Parts: sequence; structure tokens; C-alpha cells
Amino acid sequence: MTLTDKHNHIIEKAEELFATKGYSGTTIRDIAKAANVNLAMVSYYFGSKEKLMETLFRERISLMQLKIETLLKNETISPFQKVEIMIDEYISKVLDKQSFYKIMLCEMAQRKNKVVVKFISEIKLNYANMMRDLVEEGQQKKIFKKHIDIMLLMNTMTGTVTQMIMNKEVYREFNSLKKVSETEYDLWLKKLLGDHIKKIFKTLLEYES
Amino acid sequence: MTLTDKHNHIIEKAEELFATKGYSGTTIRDIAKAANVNLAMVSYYFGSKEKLMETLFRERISLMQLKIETLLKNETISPFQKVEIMIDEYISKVLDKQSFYKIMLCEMAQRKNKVVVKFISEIKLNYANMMRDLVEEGQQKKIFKKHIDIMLLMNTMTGTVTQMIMNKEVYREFNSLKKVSETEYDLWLKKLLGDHIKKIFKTLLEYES
DNA sequence: CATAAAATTAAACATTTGTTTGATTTATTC
DNA sequence: GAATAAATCAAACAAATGTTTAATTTTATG
Repeated sequence: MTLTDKHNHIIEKAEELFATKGYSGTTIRDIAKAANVNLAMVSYYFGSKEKLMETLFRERISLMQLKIETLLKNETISPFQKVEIMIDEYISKVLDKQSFYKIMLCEMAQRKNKVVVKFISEIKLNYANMMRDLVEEGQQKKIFKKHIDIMLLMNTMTGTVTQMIMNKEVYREFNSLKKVSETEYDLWLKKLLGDHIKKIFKTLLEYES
Repeated sequence: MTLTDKHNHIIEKAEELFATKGYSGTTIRDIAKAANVNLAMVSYYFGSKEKLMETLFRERISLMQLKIETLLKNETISPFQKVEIMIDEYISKVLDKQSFYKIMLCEMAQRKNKVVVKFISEIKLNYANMMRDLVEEGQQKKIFKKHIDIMLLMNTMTGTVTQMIMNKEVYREFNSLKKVSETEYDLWLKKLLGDHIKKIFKTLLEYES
């Protein structure tokens, strides 16, 4: 099924609404109004509300895939530099698609839609497998420690990023930061998260020198 | 408003349902059936579905509060040992109340119910303030580093725990672990998470020796 | 331009929703 | 034990829900 501009427009609006009101909390009428199309169009284009959700996931998940084949082969950069690149790429993707990540989070908590859960599990495994490849390279070069719990490590990364996004307001309040624009804040957050997670990964991965 | 056994029974069932189906995805009929009471009883006892949710939060949030006044005054244990105790206590509470934490997560992502968002923000600030006190003690004793981002640190803890809970199945699959009972797995998870987070906190808080 | 296909619409459909009602049963109080 | 209050119930309510229909408009095709 190839998606037209109309499809994508509806998906975009649905994504925003699902993120702020939840799947069940969002009505087809909400989506139709936000997308400026007739109520019947949603069913006409996607079949049903559930199928719209699944199409949204199919569409977004593919964008979320990390690609490191070329990165892995590159001999000019160190294993940990590769890990750093992967961290940066992950943070960029999440900050770029915050709405979708919120939906993913809630869907994973509730595990209601089996198709959606499968998508999320797959991307989780994809991330972990990439990281495993990177870690194994570092281990073979005797730079990284043995017995690394890859998925625990990944969950520290994904968890930290998720929490920082979901608690932006609380973070600002606690640190009494001045109000800046959303994009400006996100840019700063990207740097903060990158440095923080890299520091954690460094101590967990590398041998003390 | 003092809660009777009947109140608590309905709250408990509602909690389970909200966690697995979401707030909007759960109907009053669902709750009534699960609690084995008449449909009208929910409104009779709580006023409305929304007020039931808020009562649930008021009830659970108070249980979640960390208490460290006595801990802070205790001179016989080191600042980092205090941090370790706090980490253990947090993990225990979350693992004990996984359903509620899932609800918190989704509610914080959606920020629809202002009363609920306020409760969650308060507990977040409560945790951060406790940690700030502990960190400041360690800093005064020249054991902890300066310029610690308390809330970033806390979000790494809460995020890691959350992700490990939400991705239990994926974790097991990735590590091809054998199926054990839920409680058995949680006990093991508690240890794993405790060690992991303490290690992270140690490197982020203490000066290298 | 005529015809077929695709897109769009308002209206209707049957369910499901949260909440209320008014009667009935149970518990409490004097 | 009568009177009052609290708890429970089935039924009803209007509003909202996802989906479909059948008519109309727009677009594409020869």
C-alpha cells in the first residue's frame, strides 16, 4: 500500500492527537477535523481507526531504524566513537519525532494492539542488535569490558531520553530555567542528553585507563 | 474523604484496568464488572470516572513518597550509602506498584488531566529534592563532585526502571532467558537494576579515587 | 466531450459511553 | 421495632462513538 499526500496528512494529524489524547481518547471525528477532511475519509483511506494506527506505526518505525552497516566497517574511528555516533543518532530521531515516541510508550505500556507491540519489539531488538555488534567489536579489540548487558544499557539510554522529554516542564521548574522556545530547548537538551549518556556508556563499556 | 474497603476495592480494580487499557479505553462498566459491583456504584462512590482517577492518584501518590529525614541525619553511614538506600527504595516501590507506574507514565505523556499532572509533578519534585539534599551532603564532605544535574540523574534512574519493566518480554527474548514466574523475575530484576543504577550513580557522583 | 473511476459529502446506523433516576433492599439509630 | 439513612439495583437517558450508505462532485481516461 503506497501512501499519498492525503494519507500522510491524515497520519500526521492523527499522530499529534494520539500523542496528546491517547488512542482511545482520540475520535475519528477529532482526526477528521484536525486534518480538515470529511469524517468518512478516515475509514475510506485506512479502513478503520485501528488500521490507521497500524499504518502510522508501519510508516514511522521504518524511519526509526538505525543504520550502522557502513559505520561498523569504518576502520578509521574507534569503537567508542561509533557508540557515540549511535547515541547521537538515536537522540536526534527521538527529538525529531517526540509525538510518535509518546504513542509508542503508551502502547508498549498497555500492549493492547498486538500488531503495534510487534513493531515496537522489533525496533527494540533492532537497536539492541546494532549495539551488540558495536560492543563486540570493542571487546575483540580489548577496549570494552566483557559481560555487557546490552539491553539494560539500551534501556538506560531510551529511558533517560524518554523521561527528559516527558518531564520538560518539571525539569525547567526544578532548575528554574528561563522560558525559551521549544526548538531552542530541544537543541540544548540534545547536547545535554548526548554528553550525559556518553559519559554513562563510557564507564560501563570501557576499561578504566 | 475517608476511603472504605469498598472504595479501595474499586480503586484496585480500576488501577489494573487503567494500566492495561488506558483511562479512555476503560469503561465504567469494565470497572464495575471487575470489582463485582453494580454499574451505578462507581458514580455513587466517586462521583465520576474522572474523580475516581484523581482519587486513585491521591491515594497512590502518598504511598510513593520517599522519606529520608531520619536517613539524612544518620551520621554512621556514608553519603553514597544513603544514595544507595534511596535507589533501592525507589526500585522496590515501582516494582510493587507497576500498574500505577504505567498509568503515571501514560498520563504524564498525555497531560490531559491537570489534577493528575500536578500530582505527578509533585512527586517528581519530591524525589529530586530528596536527592538534592543527599547530594549536597556528599558535596560538603568533598566526596561528591560539584555541578551535579540532579534531575537528569533522577530521570536516568526512573527511565531505566520504567523501560526495564515495560520491556520485560523483549529483554527475555533478547537474552533468551527461560520463563520464570513474574515474582521470581521481579526479584531478580530488582537486584539487576539496583546494581546497575548504583554503578552509574557512583561514577556520576563520586570523585575518582 | 462522454464515460468510468475516484474522491467527497451529509446523513444514518447500531453500539457504546458516562451518568442519573427511582424503586428496593440492607444497615443503623433511637 | 419503627424510622431514618445508606447501599444496591435494573432501567433509562442523552450524548458520543466507529462505521456504512447512497448520493454527489471531482478527476482521469479514451
